[in-house]
This record gives sequence, C-alpha cells and structure tokens, in this order.
Amino acid sequence: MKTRDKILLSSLELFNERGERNVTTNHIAAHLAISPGNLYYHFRNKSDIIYEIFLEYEKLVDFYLDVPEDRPMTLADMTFYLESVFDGLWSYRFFHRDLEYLLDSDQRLRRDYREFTRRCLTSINCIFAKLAEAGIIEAQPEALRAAMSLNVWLVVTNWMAYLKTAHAEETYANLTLNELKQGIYQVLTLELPYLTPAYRDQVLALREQYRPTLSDHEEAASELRRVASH
Amino acid sequence: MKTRDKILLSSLELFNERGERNVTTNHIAAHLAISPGNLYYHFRNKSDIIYEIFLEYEKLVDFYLDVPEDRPMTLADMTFYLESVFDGLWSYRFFHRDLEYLLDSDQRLRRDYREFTRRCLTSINCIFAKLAEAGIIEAQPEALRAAMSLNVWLVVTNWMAYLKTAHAEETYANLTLNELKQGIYQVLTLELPYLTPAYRDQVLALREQYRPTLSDHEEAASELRRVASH
DNA sequence: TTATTATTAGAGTATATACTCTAGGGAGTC
DNA sequence: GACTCCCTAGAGTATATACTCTAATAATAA
Repeated sequence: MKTRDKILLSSLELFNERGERNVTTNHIAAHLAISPGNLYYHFRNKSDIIYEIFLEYEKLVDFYLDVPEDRPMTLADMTFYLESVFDGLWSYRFFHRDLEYLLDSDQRLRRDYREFTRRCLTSINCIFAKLAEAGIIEAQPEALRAAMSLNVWLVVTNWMAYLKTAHAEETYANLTLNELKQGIYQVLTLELPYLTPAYRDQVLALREQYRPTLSDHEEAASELRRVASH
Repeated sequence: MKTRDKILLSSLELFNERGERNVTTNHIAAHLAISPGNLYYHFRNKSDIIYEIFLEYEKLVDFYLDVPEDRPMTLADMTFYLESVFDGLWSYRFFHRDLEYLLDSDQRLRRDYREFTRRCLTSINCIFAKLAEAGIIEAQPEALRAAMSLNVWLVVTNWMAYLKTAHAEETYANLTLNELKQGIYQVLTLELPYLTPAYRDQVLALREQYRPTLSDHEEAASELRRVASH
C-alpha cells in the first residue's frame, strides 16, 4: 500500500480511537514508523488529511443513500439504509465528534459538509416519499415530511454522542457497533405513528431487533475485565 | 464582583464565543486584564473552571425542568419548558460543542453529566406523562414514552450543532437565540402525531410560531454586511 | 551509465499552552 | 508599627504541536 494511503488509514484509525483533538501529526507518523517529514511530504497539513478522509466518508454515505430505483421501496431497502448509515457513522465516528472545530478550521470542509448535509436530508425526504408510495407509511404533507427528515438526521447524527456521554460507564472506548445500531430503534420510533396498518406489525418486529439491552454493554465490560486480568 | 466570579463569567463568555478549544487560560486572564498567576490562585486548572460552569448550567436546567405541581399541566407550562431549555442551551452553548472531550478530561464531569442526562430524561418523561393526564397528548405505553423522551433529548441537544454546521453561511458566530429556538418547531414535530383532537389546533398554532424562516438568518447576514462596510 | 524525479529520514524550530513561583501590595487587627 | 491574610503581578518553565529544511536514498527514464 502507498504511504499516502497508509497515512489516511492510520489517521482515521487513531482519530476514531482517541479523537482528532488527541492525535497529532507526530503521533500518526510514529504509529506508522515513518518520519514527520515523510508525512508532510504527502500532506500539506493536518486539515488536508482530515479533508481527504471526509471525502471518503462523503462518498460512502452518498453511495449508501442513493435512491435510484424505479421499483417501489421495500422494508428490506429501509433496513439497508438504516444499517448502512450507522455503519458509515461507525467507520468515521471521529468526524461528528469534533465537527464544529473541524469546520471552523477549514472553509472547504465547511462548504462541502453543508452540501453533504443538504444531500442527506434530501435523500431521507425521498426515502420517506417512497415509503409512502409503497404504502409502508402514510403520505404526509411536504412540510411535515421535511421536518420529520430533519428529526431523523438529528437523531442519527447525535446518537453516538449520546451513547458516549450518557451511557458508557467507563471511557467511551468500549463502544460497540452493536450499541451504535440501537440508534435504529430510535429512528424507527420516529416513524411509528405514521406506519400503515398493513406494515405496522412488521416494522414493530424489525424495531424490536434493535431494542437497547444492557447485555451489549455488560458483555463489553466483562470482556474488558477478562482482558485486564491477563 | 469578586475576581473568582469574574473569571467564571469571562470564561463562559469566551467559551461560548470561540469554543473551549480556542480559549486558553492566558486568554481568559488577558481578557480580564489580570495575571495568569491570579487566575491560577482562584482555580487549580482549566478543568475546574469548566466544572464550575457546568454546575451552574446543571442547576439552571434542573430548576427549569422541575415538575413539582399537583395541578394538571397546561400548554403554557409546556411552552415554558421548551423556551427555558433552549435559553439554557444558549447561555451555555459552548458546553455541548466540546462535550466529549470535556468528559474525557474530567471524570467528575463525566459522572455528573451522566446523572444530569438521566435526570433530564426523567423530567421529559414525566412531562409527557402529565401532558397525557391533562389530555393534551394521548397516553402511551411506558416503553414508547421513554423512546420518545430520548428522541426529544437527541433533537434538543443536537439542534445547535445542526444550525452551526449545516445552516450558518458564514462563521457560526452569527447564530441567534431566535434561530436556536426554531428547535422548538422540531420538538413539537415529534409530538404532533400524539396530540389529542382537543388540543391539536392549539399546538399546531404554537408550533407555527417557531417555524424556521430565512428572515432571521438574512437579518443576521445583512447586519454583518452593514457592520463590515463601516 | 547518467540524469532526474519521487520518496524518506531526522534533526530542528517557532509558537502555544497549561501551569508555577516568588515577591509584594493592601486592609484589617493587635 | 508589626503581623497576618487575602489577593495580585508578572516573569518564567516544561512540554507539546504543527510544520520545515536539508541531505540522502530509491526508483525511473534517457
């Protein structure tokens, strides 16, 4: 693998683990066992690394949220959207953590992120529209659909912060993808009142699969203790 | 005013304006025209300043969200809760911005904040229960009410970040309290499907008062241009 | 082979940041 | 006056951080 790509990969890994604020360019270089000079040969500065990582993230989510198909939407599609979005969030989880600072230090990123948000909101809106067409949820006036979409966005992008600040017992490090996906339960809660009788039970069953349990966290905790005892 | 209080006040002001990450203890001292030594005479470190500010924030929100009354809840009460919570969020807006980092650097704060979140969620839950008792919203099973409360929390605590990252055209500095309160529109959107016919129209009218308009932002932008042209 | 270009090492630097230390001023008390 | 206690100034420090510079090495083209 090219050094440039290794830098991006390691940066993402370290950012996710420790938070962007706690990871310096020197850390990244040391982690790769390369010199700082080498890192700066490939990237002008830290912002450039972050920006490129954002572009990957953006591409991934844009790909996931693409709503091209002429066929009606199914529950499986909706599940796929939800799962994918939370996968993306997990893979680039450092990003939303320090978002405001990142956008303040890089105007390109601010501009691009704003457009990214706009596209995501449009996609969510579109998904709701197609869910209504498919008879899964009741059709709603455009204004309400827009407000609902925004609420979905808010819940999705804030779910991880909630887990890390309010839920995690020890440090946030032992957050798992499974716990993160319990955000799907919250998103489906938003849809609940709009479901058509024909699909209500199916969606309720789907939602039940993501119901938060204590077990995930307990597993993580006992795993930690196990590891620590060695 | 005592120096100690001045430090807390200035810190809050600077944190809110520029973000905690961009405000050093030296900045705070300089802003007050006191020496760093003086600042460190009153506070052991930066974390202690932040912690004390959090205690104020906590006290304020606990006060706002108190649900003591034996009398049934009214729409006016609900409006008060919503307005107050967003006022609090505004006054201490730096806090949620850097929340994760702050909690990572101060275990006391992490513990207290977790309890704080729990209390807030309980209050929201309680408010929903009393709204149902008062016949403003339909009664819901406990599990659903809990999930709804959590969604309200997620929307409320993430609304500002959304505005600052996705909405603001220039730097986030020109965010206004008015814009922030449009978050109430989003919260009421969550309640919409659960409203009883008796109150539906009233709540819709209330919600309409917080409908996002472009005007707030345009005003802020034109104000900026006016100021800049001098 | 030679010339050129791409990559890398690693020492080094300017700046910032959180925080310390010593000396002393001012106000009240004996 | 002398003593004490609270408060303050301000120079200073250890460390970290983003980033630079030069020289050398590997890869490639002529």
